[in-house]
Parts: sequence; structure tokens; C-alpha cells
Amino acid sequence: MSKHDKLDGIDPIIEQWKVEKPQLDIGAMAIIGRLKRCHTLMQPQLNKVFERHDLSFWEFDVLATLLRSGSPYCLAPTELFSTLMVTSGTMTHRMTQLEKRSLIERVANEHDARSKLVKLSPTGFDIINKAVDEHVQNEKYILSNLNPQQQTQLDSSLKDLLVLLEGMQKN
Amino acid sequence: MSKHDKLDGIDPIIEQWKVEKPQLDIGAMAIIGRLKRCHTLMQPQLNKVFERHDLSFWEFDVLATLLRSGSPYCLAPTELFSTLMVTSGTMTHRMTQLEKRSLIERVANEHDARSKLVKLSPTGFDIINKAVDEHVQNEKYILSNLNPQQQTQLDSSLKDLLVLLEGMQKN
DNA sequence: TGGAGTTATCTTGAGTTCAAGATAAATTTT
DNA sequence: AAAATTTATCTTGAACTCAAGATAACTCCA
Repeated sequence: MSKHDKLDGIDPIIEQWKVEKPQLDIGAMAIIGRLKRCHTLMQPQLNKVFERHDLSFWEFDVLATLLRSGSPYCLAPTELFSTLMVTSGTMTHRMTQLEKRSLIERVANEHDARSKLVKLSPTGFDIINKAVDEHVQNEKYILSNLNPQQQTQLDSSLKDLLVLLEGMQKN
Repeated sequence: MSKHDKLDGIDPIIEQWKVEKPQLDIGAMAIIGRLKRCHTLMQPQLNKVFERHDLSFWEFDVLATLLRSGSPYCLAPTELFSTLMVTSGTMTHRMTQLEKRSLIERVANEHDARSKLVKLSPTGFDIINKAVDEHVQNEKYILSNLNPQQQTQLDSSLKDLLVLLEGMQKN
């Protein structure tokens, strides 16, 4: 209670649990509750930029993954859905939609006829290239009220957690 | 790079961006990327417990909200969907499903005939009461490889961020 | 080489969500 | 008290997702 004079939306929830189930040790619940809520509240802030570029979150995600893969901006579907952590079925749907909008093209895979590679179209490249710039600016803006020390600490803590969670996946 | 010898799934992504768009300042992107990925990886870990109690995440969420509201475990739909951060339409759907399963009951609201209150059924109470205990245990277990200091720091950092994000909502 | 097993992708159907609009009760104004 | 406004909820239709199963192309040996 020392560092945080301000209350957040999780504090009252914790208080309710203390009353209703006082025997519970809810420290971990608070952390995970805050994580979830941060994620939920972050989403619409990020969406503002995507909408300005007429992109949905998932469209941005796919196109940005292709962009950062570097020239020739071309990946196999499996690489994409593994990275994006969605199922193959979801990926099929996304590719269909993006192709309809001419943001990607499907090109033959010389080495494996089972897959048709996914490639950023010139239009797709331009759009995502600009959108990423603005997105990064936006993310910077969102966090700008945290001082550098707070940001470093947040990143470090999230990385600790992420390493942990990625370790659990394998099992 | 000092504190973290271990790499996480975000590190290679950052490296890719540094190559493809070296002018970008991606510190904030890393933080938000880690947040999103932590959230994504956390989900299935939490689901394990819900499944054991034959509950989905959203069912757990609704029932737990009713439980922590305290006796008589009864809330108006609007209170529920505001707390749960979903739309009224989503809430209607959830109530319908939970009522089908007899985990909640709809009772008349004496003070406002527009709403029928949502009340935990006796069965619903028993189920969620046990599920919450196990859920809290599970959350504790998930974080158990973070030492107390790391946990405190993570909580503190997430709270900083959450206070920030909740502040942005109002605008 | 040819069949067994593996891998990559797509199809299908069901579930959950939201936005927008409809409905009905409560509240405020006039 | 009637009209206008607000509030609470529900309805509808579309979008996105996943799990499970189908299909087709690869790989590996015997």
C-alpha cells in the first residue's frame, strides 16, 4: 500500500474477495487480474491507429509479421500461424480476407507444393509500412506517462513472466 | 541485456524490426508485445482449472463476479456487464446459457421492472465456490517460479500501467 | 519403388463476441 | 399528467475463432 496511493479497478475486487473468502491468498490473483485488465484496456487504444489505416487488429498482425520478416516479405502459412499463435483454420480465413483486399498475394512454393506462400502486395507493403510507424508512435504515447524507470521495470517484469510462461508451454 | 540472459519470444521479433526498420524506437512495442503474449499464454493455463469444473472462462467470470458480490449473490445485468467489460448483448447471451445450465436464476427486480436480476443458484454457488479455490491455487502455482520480490515488482508495474490505462479511458 | 507415417493446409460447424437497432420502463420537463 | 429523454435490456446479423476432421503432398525406409 505504500507506493500506490492510487487505486485501480482491481483493488475493489480484491477487497470483495477478502470479505467473501478471507482464507484465500489472493496475491497471485491480483497480478493476473491486472494483467488481463491491462490487456483488455490496451486493445481499444491500439485499435484507434489500426482503424485510421482501415485495418483490424488481426489484419495488422498478419501484415506486420510479413513486413518484419524482411524482403521479399513472403512466408509460408505455417510460419505465419505459428508466430501469430492462431490455428491453421483461422489463418486460412485471414489469408482469404487479405487476398480479397489485395493486401497479400498467394504465390507458388517451389520447394513444397503443399503450401502457397503469402506475400505482401505492393499496396499491402505501403499500408502496413505506414501503419507500423504510427502504431509504434502510439504505443510510445500510451506509455509516455510512465517514467523511464517504470518502463524498464515493467518490461523487465513482463519478461520474467513471459520466460516463465513460455517455459510452461513445453510441458 | 544485463539482467536477462534468457531470451523470450519477443526478443527475436525486436531483432527483426531493428533490421527492417532501424529508425524505429521500439521500446514501447516490446513492452506491449510482452503484455499481449503473456496474456495469450496465460489463458490456457487458467483454462485447465475451468475445464476440470466444466466451466468456460466466461462462465467462470460471471459466476465468480456473483460470488464475490457476497450474499445474496445477486446482481443486475448492467452491473455484471460493466464489471466484466462486455456488451449488453454478450451479457444476454451469457445469462441465457447459464440459466440453461441452472447455474443462475433470473429473479424479479422490485425496484426496477426493466431488469431481472441474476442470482447464483445453489448449484452454481457450490460449483463456483470450489472452482475459485482451485483457480487461486492455480494462479499461485503459475507464478510460483517468480520469487516474492519479482512478484511484488510485477504487481506494482502492472498497477502503474493499469492506473494509466484506466485514466485514458475517461477521455 | 511403394506403402506407412508425417506434415501443411483447408473445410466445416459450432461457439463467442460486438455494433446497431428495437423495446420497454423509469425519470425529467413542461 | 403527457411528452421527451434517459436508462436497461434484448434482438439481430455479421465477424472472428477454434477443434476436429478431410485432403493432398512430402519423407523415409524396407
